[in-house]
Order: sequence, then structure tokens, then C-alpha cells
Amino acid sequence: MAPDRSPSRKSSAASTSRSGGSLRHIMKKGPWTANEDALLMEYVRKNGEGNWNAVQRNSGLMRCGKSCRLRWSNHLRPNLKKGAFTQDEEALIVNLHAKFGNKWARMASQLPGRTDNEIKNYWNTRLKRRQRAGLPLYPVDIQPLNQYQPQNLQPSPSLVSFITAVDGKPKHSTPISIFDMFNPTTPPASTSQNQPLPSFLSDPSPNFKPAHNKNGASLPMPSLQFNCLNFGIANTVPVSHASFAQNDTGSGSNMGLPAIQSLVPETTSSGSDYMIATSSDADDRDEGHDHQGLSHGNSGLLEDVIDESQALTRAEKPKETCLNAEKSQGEFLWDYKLMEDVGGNVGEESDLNAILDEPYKDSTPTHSSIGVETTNASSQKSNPVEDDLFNLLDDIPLPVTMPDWYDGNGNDIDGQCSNWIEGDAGKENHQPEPSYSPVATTPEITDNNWTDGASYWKNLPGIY
DNA sequence: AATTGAGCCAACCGCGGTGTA
DNA sequence: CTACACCGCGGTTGGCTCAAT
Repeated sequence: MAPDRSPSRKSSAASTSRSGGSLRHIMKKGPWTANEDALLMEYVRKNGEGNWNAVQRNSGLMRCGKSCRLRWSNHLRPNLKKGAFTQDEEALIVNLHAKFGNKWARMASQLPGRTDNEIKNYWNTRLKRRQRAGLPLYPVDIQPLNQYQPQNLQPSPSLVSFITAVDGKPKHSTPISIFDMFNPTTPPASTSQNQPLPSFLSDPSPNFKPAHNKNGASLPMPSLQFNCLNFGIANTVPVSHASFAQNDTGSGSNMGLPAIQSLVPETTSSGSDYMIATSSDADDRDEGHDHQGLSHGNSGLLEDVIDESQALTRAEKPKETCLNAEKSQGEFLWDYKLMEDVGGNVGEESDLNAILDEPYKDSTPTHSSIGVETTNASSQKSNPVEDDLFNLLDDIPLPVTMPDWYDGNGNDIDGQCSNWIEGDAGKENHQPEPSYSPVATTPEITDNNWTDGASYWKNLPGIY
């Protein structure tokens, strides 16, 4: 930290709070002085973190709450790790970015002592450097799971698999051309994996609503068959409900993630009226609330759970499920490679767990404030990860009617694990911690074999 | 010695979610 | 139910340092 490197930062040295209200004072901006740091530290020491706007009121600091929070979290809070990233940390950042994209807070939660700002800065400089060098963002052995690389506009393998049936063949006639469905002048085109990315992938307003005719019935929606990598499922979704986080292909600095929106039948009469259930919008923001616990209602949190569930599950069943589909295309998903890279032996649970658990073990309360035990008794079972994760997935409510590919045994027709996440599951998590209750399942789910487990949220591996 | 550009870093801004009166 | 305040995240900006030219 080099405070006071310049007398004033940015354009102004002071401003008023945006929210006005109780903060009508002129707020100082720019670099923090040692005196301000001392004031803030003293305040936090006495009053604890939070209620940042009260800092200004009670401490005499002429800083807005936001500024205080930022200063504290990025520079003053204990257990902060200073200095350059270690090689391990760098590798982890790459892997996490491949998995999460620009979810700095989420990444930071996996890197004890590091802040999202640090990681973001590191990544951005690394990104620039690699782009300038014409290098891919990720090492060749790491394929981003949720994004395409911006160096070119060709779909990344993961994107291809994302929009391609799990058996390597599109299950619908126009799985890519349907991206242009919103341009009525664009006729359906034949599928080509080399086709440039659909325009809406870079559309900053990617949320679409189903078209309706005069009678209110949904117009026919082309379906997007995609290999839902996040959830380890293949599913068929009307393309209008599959949205993608904004991708800034121009700068390449915005490594947007495809975000999955599932469908929740809003009415059952027509079977065609849906509402957007989850999760891209919430995902853009909510992952940061991971730090704060389940009570925040966090679709991103569930996504985290699913992410980790899938990763762990695949660690257990690397030769089954989703992986086959990817390998059938001659592709290895990055997380599979990660398992290989880290453990050297795909399927060795201990190695993967070492990767996945390590951050939890080291997590400071800031990083694990969710309150879920980071070690769970079930982990001592003979096959704990698989059991817990499948049980978790079993317990996810599925108000959606089961798609036709679902064979009723928790597998889709390709044998993939099938867990369709719906919006409310992502929005809930309001159960009081730490006693997370099992999520109610719908009768049709209960009728299936999805609920033969009794694993609850609390049985999950540690969630930061 | 001066200039330039990359790298690094700190901080601000806007936005959206959440809590509460 | 609504408005407001608070909070946190991701994006962005801009200053400083340092090495190369």
C-alpha cells in the first residue's frame, strides 16, 4: 500500500453521498491517509464491521460508507495477504476464472487473504498481457467451462458443447441458428460449430421474453439443446430463456458467462407460458452475497452449490455422465483437466477435495460466513461426496415438468445426471442457518428416485 | 536525460439486492 | 406496498513505478 501517492485522485477530492439522506456532509475522496486509516481501524475495533455509513457519523471520518468498507476490506482488515500472488494462487485464479468468469468476489472467497480487487487487477493485467502477446487467456490444458475466449469469435469448445447435444450431435435441427430467431429476417441455417457466435451473446440485454400471439399463447419457441455444463445436465430449453451474461467481445475484458435460466411454468393451462426463473440477473450480483450467508437469498449460492456438486460428482464419476459427452467430441472440459492436473488421477476424490476444500479450511470468517460447517460428517462415509451431492441434487425442487429426455431415474436419455434447477430454488435459501431444512420436493419428483437420499443442505461440503 | 508504454494498484462509480421503517 | 438507506459487486479510471528505448 502506498497511501498518499498523489495529493488527489480522480477528478475531485470530495463529493456528496449519492444517497444523500443522513450523509449530507462533503465526503473526502482520493487516497487514504494514515490518520484516516487509524480512525477507521479504531472504529472497527470498537464497533465491528458493518454499518459503514455510521463510521462517518461516529468517527469523524469524512469518508462515505462505501469508501470505508472498501478501505477496510481491501487494506485494513486482518488476515489480508499482501504481496505478489504465489504460483499456486495464480493457478487457482486461472482455474477459478475458467469456472466462474469475472466473479471476483467468488474467486476471492477461494483465496484466503486476497481481495476481489486484487484478483481483478491481477486478472486484468494478465489478460492484457496475454492478449497483447496473442496468447489464449487460459493454458491449453484449461478450457473455460462457462465462457468462450475473446481472442476470436469462434465458439470455444465449451460453448460448442454448451449448445450441442451431449451425444455430440445437435438434437434439434438448428441449435445455433435459433440464436437469430429474434431477427425475423434470418432464416434458419444449418448447424455449424464454426459458425460465429450469435449476436445476442454480446447483447447487453440478453433477456428475452417469449413471444405471444394475440391469444396470449406463446408462439412456438425453437429449443436450444445445450449441454448444461453448470449442472451437468443436458436439457432442452426454449432459446428465449437461455440468456448469457454480457460479453464484451470487443475489449475482451469482460469474460461474461453464459447464464442459465430455467423455466418455471407460470400457468399450466397452455403449458407454454413461462416466466424467467433464474439465474443470470441474480447471478451477476448475488455471488457476492455468498460471503454473507444463506439468509441473503442467493441464487448464486445455489449455483455455487451446484457447481461444486458437479465438480465433486464428476470427480467421483469421471467416466460417466457429462464427461463422456465432452470426450466424445474430443474435448476435455477444464475441470476435468483440473482434476487431472491437480490430482494426476481423475476420480481420486482426495485430490480434488484437497483443491476444493482447501480454501474452506483456510477461510476466515469473512470467507465462510455462510455458517455451514466446512467439514461434514458425511465426508467420512465410504462414498460421501457422491452420496451427498446426489442427495443434494435430489432435494432440489423441480416444479418444472420433467422433460421428455428424463427417463425417470435421474438420468436423461444419455445417461447424464439430470437436475434441473429452477428459479425459486435459486432464490430461496432463507432457511435459518445453520439448520438448513430439506427443500421440499414436488410430488412428481418424489415419485421418481430422486429422493431416495435424505441429504440436506447442511450435509453439503463447506460453502464459503 | 527524456520519453514512452506496460504493469500495478487504489479508489470511485453505477447498479442491483436486501433490509427496514 | 413503497420508499429509502445500506451494502456489496463488477467495471472503470487514473496515478505511480519501472524498464525499455
